[in-house]
Amino acid sequence: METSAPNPAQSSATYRRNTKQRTAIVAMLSSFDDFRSAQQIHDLLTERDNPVGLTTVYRALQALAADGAIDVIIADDGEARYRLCSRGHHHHLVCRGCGSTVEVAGPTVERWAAKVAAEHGFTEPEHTIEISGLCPNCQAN
Amino acid sequence: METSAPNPAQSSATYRRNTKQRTAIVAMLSSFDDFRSAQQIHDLLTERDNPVGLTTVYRALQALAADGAIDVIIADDGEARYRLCSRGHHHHLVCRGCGSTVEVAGPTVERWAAKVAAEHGFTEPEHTIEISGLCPNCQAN
DNA sequence: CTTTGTGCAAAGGCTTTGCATGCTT
DNA sequence: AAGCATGCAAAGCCTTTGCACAAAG
Repeated sequence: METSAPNPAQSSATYRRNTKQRTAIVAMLSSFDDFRSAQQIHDLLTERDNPVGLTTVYRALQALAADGAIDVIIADDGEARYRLCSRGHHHHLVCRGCGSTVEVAGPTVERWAAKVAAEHGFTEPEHTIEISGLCPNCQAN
Repeated sequence: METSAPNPAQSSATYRRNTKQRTAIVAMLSSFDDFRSAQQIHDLLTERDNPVGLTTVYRALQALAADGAIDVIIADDGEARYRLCSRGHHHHLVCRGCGSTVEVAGPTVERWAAKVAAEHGFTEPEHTIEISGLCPNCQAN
């Protein structure tokens, strides 16, 4: 699975109107600290009596991503997952057994990635890193 | 975009029959050194008078991936791309302008990834790294 | 001869788009 | 009042599946 490099050019967050749907979606995202699919968000909103059209969920997530407010990852099955941007730049250590994630910061790789890009004459480098393994809990099984 | 870590458990490559379609697909893959989509492979085979059903292409790629013979990456648009496993483990530096890729080896990150996993008690670590930027050529434009 | 592979057509799943209506500003 | 936002339905893509036929061993 892939993590979009936390948007470096989170540009000029275009203007958006405040609607209760958008608010509900952001609130929903705030209640998680890990990634959820558009469908999951839509289903949860519906369950909690705050139904929002699936289309609207997709459009809101698209807008939030464009503004650099959320991180998007594309899972191995091609489905997108979203999560509010965390405060800093970091990567994920994902358990292949249970899917739990750990956020890791990595000054080492940041530098390495920048260096590699520079060595090949590439500018405006971004990077994507995902580490997976079996967490202590899943090793027991 | 995401690079599946070169299949570690490339298990017991199950038996497969030799058919001209499968041969053609592998030959096609051999002629590239970068990633192609199933559609691209299918189209090229058709153009080169060696038509193979799209379904067959998908099934063959699926089988090859299961055998650990090819690497699969899921692009940002959710489309899968395939490439014959390269000899060694490496990562990609991709140009966001023209899509050209450069293979880079990175002992530094390899160690870093292993260390991070170990620090959190994760075993059987695998990792995925993708670096993008603008290549010298595209900076001119 | 038996089993696996092939290919067409159709279905599936995620995401986007068209368009009329509703709400924000 | 003007314009973006919403939501339903429908369309688009990529990918998988059902099924009958062909090919491999």
